[in-house]
Amino acid sequence: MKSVNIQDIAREAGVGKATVSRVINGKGYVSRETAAKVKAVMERYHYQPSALARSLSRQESDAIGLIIPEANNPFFSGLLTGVSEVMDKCGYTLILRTSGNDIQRDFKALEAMRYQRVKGLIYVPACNYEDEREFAQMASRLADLGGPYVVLDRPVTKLECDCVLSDNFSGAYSATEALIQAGHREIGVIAGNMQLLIGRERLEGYRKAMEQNGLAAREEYMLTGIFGQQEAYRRTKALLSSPTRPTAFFIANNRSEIGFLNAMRDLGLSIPQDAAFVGFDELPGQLVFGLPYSSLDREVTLLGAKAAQLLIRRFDEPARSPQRLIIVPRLSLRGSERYFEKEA
Amino acid sequence: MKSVNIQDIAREAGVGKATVSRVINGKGYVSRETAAKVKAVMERYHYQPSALARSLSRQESDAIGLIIPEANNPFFSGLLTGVSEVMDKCGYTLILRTSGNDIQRDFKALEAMRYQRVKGLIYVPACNYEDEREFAQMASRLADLGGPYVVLDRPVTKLECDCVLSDNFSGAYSATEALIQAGHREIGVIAGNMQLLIGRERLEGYRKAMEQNGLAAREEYMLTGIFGQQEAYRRTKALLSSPTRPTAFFIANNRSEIGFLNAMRDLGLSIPQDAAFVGFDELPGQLVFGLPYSSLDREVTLLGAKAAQLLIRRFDEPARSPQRLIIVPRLSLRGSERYFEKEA
DNA sequence: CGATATTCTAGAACCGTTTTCATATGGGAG
DNA sequence: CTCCCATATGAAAACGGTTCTAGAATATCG
Repeated sequence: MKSVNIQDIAREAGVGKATVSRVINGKGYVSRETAAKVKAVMERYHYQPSALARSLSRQESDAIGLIIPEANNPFFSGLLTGVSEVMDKCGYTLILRTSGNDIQRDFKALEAMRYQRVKGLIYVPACNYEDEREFAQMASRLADLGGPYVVLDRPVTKLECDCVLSDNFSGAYSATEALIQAGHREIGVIAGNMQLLIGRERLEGYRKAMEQNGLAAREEYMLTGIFGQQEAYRRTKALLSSPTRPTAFFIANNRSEIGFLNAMRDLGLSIPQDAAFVGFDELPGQLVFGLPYSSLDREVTLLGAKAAQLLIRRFDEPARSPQRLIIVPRLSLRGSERYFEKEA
Repeated sequence: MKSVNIQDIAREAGVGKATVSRVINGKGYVSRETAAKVKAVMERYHYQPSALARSLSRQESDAIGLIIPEANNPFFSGLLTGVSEVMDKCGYTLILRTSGNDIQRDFKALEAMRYQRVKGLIYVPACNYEDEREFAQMASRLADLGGPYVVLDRPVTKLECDCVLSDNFSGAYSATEALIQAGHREIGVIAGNMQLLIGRERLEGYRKAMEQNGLAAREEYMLTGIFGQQEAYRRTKALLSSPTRPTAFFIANNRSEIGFLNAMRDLGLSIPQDAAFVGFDELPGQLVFGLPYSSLDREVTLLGAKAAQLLIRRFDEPARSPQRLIIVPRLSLRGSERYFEKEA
């Protein structure tokens, strides 16, 4: 890591380190000629100051941390993209860690961020930390950071802080209602991880919509606690093969959607004639061009960007009251929700 | 960023800073009792050393950089995942930057990595740097890094260094050949960015396979320079609508595949009866469960992990001759390549 | 022309670690 | 009992910047 340092530049330019520092940062008094001379030397030696030394000296780094559960999921990589773009633009350095939805790794990630003395953190927690003990451990690490943080996507109820969230309940509600209004009466739901608040909120939105429209949410039509695409595939296939089945589904997440689509295909069923659906989040390939599937769309990149902006703004106004941005997903009906009378 | 430092711990424990340092790093002589005492104090104060100060003092950081074109693309987020996992496991900190395939941003990213004094870099260049002048600028920044780097996915010919690449030519060749062996004679290709070497290699693999099997690669069946899904959609749709069209396609990338599929759907055509295909890289949703489309599969996460391992190994053996890992994509035929006689 | 403000510069202290060096202690070998 | 080695510790010097302080040079003004 040995490279030319500020001392070398100062010596070569025949000035003091302080002067070089002033030239670099463009503040304080430096004469035109001195500045030019120093700049020439810096240029010649490809000099670049060390963020390490600078941060140490200034007692403030320009690194910001981002913790997400996984990078391989289009939703999270969308968030990442949004965050990354804003940070690049604003001259911050992004330090990334993934938790794999694992609490211990989540703790490790928080510790790593502290170790690196990040100026701020954007945090998609591994879970909602509803367990008292785990929450305390997490909160302690978060506090130790010593800097501001923004919680993204997964709310942690007991935490009073900036956050950017989605309105999962109303999203699920409106999706379900759309199916009802299309004419469906027998509506199933494919819901994800019930450990996660967002999972329960989405299920609750479905339930409420059914109830308020006087429809029964039949237990056997509710596939909950679905982890991943494969499980969604199996459970959906089983349900679709049974003698009575829903005419439509609200599918609460991306991966389940793919599982569902595979199941439909393998059973030779078509959408929406044999089973209609509305999904949560667009499918990956849909982003640019759009398959004609109906879904609750979130501008994922924007979510990440908002979180980044919130954090940066917080740097300037540490005392501002905590902000809660709650984005309502937009329902886009593209046809897959339509109702077809059953042929007798 | 004010927090308890090594001095505070030393004072509180009634020892010198040097002793605390020795306890932290577990090297040098420290008596059992002293160590226990110091550890207790560190615990009590939630002390965590500063990576900043440590790196500065050691003249070696534990941060490694990763530059990728974009995070939102499943291929790159796969690489990212592989890299990230290895780095987490080995105790390195990951600094991420994206270039958006833009040379200027690529330069900025390289400079940022140097600024942060990363110990090493994993680099997916924004392009192949075939232009002499641009290459020189890039190489200079790379050299200024002062540390080892691994070039990933996109070869830079003039660079003698560790790299992890794919054998695009042979992949494309075998995919095309599979179509030929299935019985196809009229085979089209949907190829991506011809500015990129990997794009040209894939086209070349297709060409060569056609040629060696005595088939003509007709110009009008070669859709090249396709940027993104939308363009793939339009051009494919146009070709598929024309009176004569290929019976099969080799589709050289992910996004084009989606464009193709959309075009097929919108024209009411089915796979593989109306047009067969083999694609390069699995489709996003395919990763876990697998739609029955044939493709050249790369274990993307593994590519990233390999690059990370190569870099880490290089830390220990700076003098080892440059390694070139070239992964041959595995051809998986799942049915979408099959040939159906045209009905007269 | 002297007083005073403004511009410019260098020296020194500091940020939080690691590492070298010197010193002190205790135990075993001779 | 002396000498030497292994163990244990703290003081001090880096690392590469920033910033404070103070002094010198120059400009401004009465």
